[in-house]
Amino acid sequence: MDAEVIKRSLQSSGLRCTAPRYAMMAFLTDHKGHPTAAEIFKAVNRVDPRSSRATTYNNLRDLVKAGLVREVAVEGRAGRFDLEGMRHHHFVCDRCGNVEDVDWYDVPQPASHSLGKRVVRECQLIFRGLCAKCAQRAPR
Amino acid sequence: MDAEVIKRSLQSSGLRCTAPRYAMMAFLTDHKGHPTAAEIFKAVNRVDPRSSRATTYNNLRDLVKAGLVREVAVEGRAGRFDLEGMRHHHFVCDRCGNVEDVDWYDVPQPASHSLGKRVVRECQLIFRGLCAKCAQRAPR
DNA sequence: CCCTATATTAGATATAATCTAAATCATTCA
DNA sequence: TGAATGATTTAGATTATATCTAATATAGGG
Repeated sequence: MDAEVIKRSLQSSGLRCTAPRYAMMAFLTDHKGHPTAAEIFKAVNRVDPRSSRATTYNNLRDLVKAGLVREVAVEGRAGRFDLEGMRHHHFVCDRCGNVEDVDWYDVPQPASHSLGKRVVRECQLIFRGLCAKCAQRAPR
Repeated sequence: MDAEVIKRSLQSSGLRCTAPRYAMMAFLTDHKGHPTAAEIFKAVNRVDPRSSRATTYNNLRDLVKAGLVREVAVEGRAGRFDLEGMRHHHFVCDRCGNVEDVDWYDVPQPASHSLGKRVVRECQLIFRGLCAKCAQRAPR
């Protein structure tokens, strides 16, 4: 995702293209991991060392609300984020806590009677277990 | 789940049956919501007002490790827990943040080539959208 | 080039979770 | 039953994470 694309996707969501927002989107584009807010804050600070923590959190909320960024539903201490681009599921390692992507595939919707009047916007699938590296090490 | 069952399920996991642990299990049995650690702490404190926050967190970790309790994968600020008993999926309301249960149904596993050497222990499905109550109120 | 709503800032504050080391208790085994 | 012992609990401090505030700055439209 290059400069123009980032700018346009921000603006088409009604968000101004500011330096911190741009830096966040660029960082998320380049880092396919699932950075925490703190990591994103640090990255934005490398670009502009005067950036504020509050801005990072504000923008994360705005970007999530705009549908450009997604907060990954993991239970760890700190929120983790990724670009809402190519769809994928997530795998969280029981031992090392790493969050990895798993190729996307369709998940069947629940039966309509068990949903009732709820309106589903999205669905996330989270696998848990041992990542490749931890699975090969001797059991604790 | 009555007293004896709780006691035995703790012991068969190698955990002593202590007052705080018992109170936590009993509370989770009675409260099918998805209480936060703070709510569980408060509940345990109603039983024994001298209980410590640290104990609550220690025990939650132990109970999760033992497979008796599950931490729900929601992205909110505070961790949420429920009994690992009847399986179910989760629905999180975009607007009010409530976490609700959705009837269990089998979710297909990912293709083995996209899992690689990872070992899957469990899988959680989280739906997001508007709960019945919020869906019926006028759009924000 | 202005104007103005939107966004950013530093720092204080709130909330959530963990750590420490001493005291206590549940279970085992004689 | 009565120690012995290792697991567990405790209060309170500490760390980590997130949000709030009100003053300042800036993007983008006219």
